[in-house]
Amino acid sequence: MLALPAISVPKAADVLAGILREKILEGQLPEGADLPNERDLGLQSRLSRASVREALRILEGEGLIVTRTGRNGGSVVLRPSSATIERSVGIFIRGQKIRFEAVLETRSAIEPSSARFAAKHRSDDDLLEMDRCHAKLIQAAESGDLPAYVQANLDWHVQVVRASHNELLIAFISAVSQPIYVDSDVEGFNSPEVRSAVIRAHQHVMDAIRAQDGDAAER
Amino acid sequence: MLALPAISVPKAADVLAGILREKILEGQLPEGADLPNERDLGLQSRLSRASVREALRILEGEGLIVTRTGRNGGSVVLRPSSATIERSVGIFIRGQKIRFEAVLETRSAIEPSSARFAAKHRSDDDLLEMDRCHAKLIQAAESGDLPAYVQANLDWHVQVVRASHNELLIAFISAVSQPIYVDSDVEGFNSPEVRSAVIRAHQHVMDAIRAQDGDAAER
DNA sequence: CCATTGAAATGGTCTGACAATAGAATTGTT
DNA sequence: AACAATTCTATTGTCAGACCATTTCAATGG
Repeated sequence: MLALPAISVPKAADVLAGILREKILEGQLPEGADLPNERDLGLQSRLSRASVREALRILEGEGLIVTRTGRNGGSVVLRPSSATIERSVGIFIRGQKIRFEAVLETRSAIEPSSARFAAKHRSDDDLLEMDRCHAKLIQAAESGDLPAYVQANLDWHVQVVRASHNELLIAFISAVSQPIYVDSDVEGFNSPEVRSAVIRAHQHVMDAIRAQDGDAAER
Repeated sequence: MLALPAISVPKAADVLAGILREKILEGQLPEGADLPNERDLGLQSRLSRASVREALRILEGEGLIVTRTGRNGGSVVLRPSSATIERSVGIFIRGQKIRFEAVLETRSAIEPSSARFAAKHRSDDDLLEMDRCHAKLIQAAESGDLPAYVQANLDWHVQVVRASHNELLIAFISAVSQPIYVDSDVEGFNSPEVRSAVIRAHQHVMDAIRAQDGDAAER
């Protein structure tokens, strides 16, 4: 009896998707490049159009291409954005039934270090953007527009992390911020005391980042 | 001239995928539930099998189902795991050409707070697991097996975060750890001095977590 | 020069068939 | 009755070809 390792038979579409994915991530197919149309891809790969379409759909799901219909349509290579991460994190949170407090906890775990990096790497433009978000926040707080307040608050947090110029951190914060927004109407974010405390805290963080004082920003 | 809002025409497969996704995340289709076979789904939704298959492929890409072939095959509902997040983060890192140092920086941003939570929520089993990883690390360091050393190191880090019992944090750490492993042969992780320093640092962290001293663990 | 209209290129969908796979059922043998 | 080998069957995987829908381009006519 000959001993054999388990043989896996990958699906044609997966193989093709893998090849194309590699070409994209390798840089051989740069952002904006047009892929051949589905029929040509079928001819080149000797696969049916159905399999080609499945492969393209996989890549689309991974955020590596977009596909438009019509003449001069087709698939163009895309730079994978944080949107893909946000989607998978959102599904993960809902599917695992992660508690809302756990999401908040996660954000609060990432944020202090992010503020430190922001203090280190911030540009002047970043300061302006943060000021803008903060102004919006104050305005929403005064006019009592709760959804706008929550949104402005989230934007401010994202903006702080954006100043760290660490794309991965930005993606993570964006990913956890999205679910926070949808759920946070039930939370007690709307008492005047909390709001003014939030605004003062923001002020302190921004001062620290402006002064490039990492230790203070982290606190 | 009548003013009209832009009308988007969603694709059939996307609609079906959305419906099924909602049923899954809602809990109406619990983990392990069998979906109808592709032909039945086609009959119920009045779509062709091709469209049904595309929808299933989308859900598979999102880690919400797996599909097996053969008799008694078909699609079963899956609980979305951190694997999906890991995949999207991996693609993001490669696609955005995130520098290796930025990935390390991200991990180091998440880790301190994670250690704090670990100190708060750890169970005794968690301590055992961490000890196990640490023992492996020491053994690999002594025998000079570099790949095993790096792997054990990563496992230890993941294990620390696992003790925090925050699934989202665990997913994030796992997601950034994977790329670190692939790239870290080029790094200078192999000098004896570094190794013994790492081992001592691990020891301190574990002591703090054991004593449930959050402040110390964070440092 | 511009608006209208038609042609062409491309993805989207459908239908029907067959191949491949894996479990179930049957049959044969001891 | 137990077990092994074989055949059957339910299901996904793949293919081929057709037609529909959408978008852009080109021709046409004022």
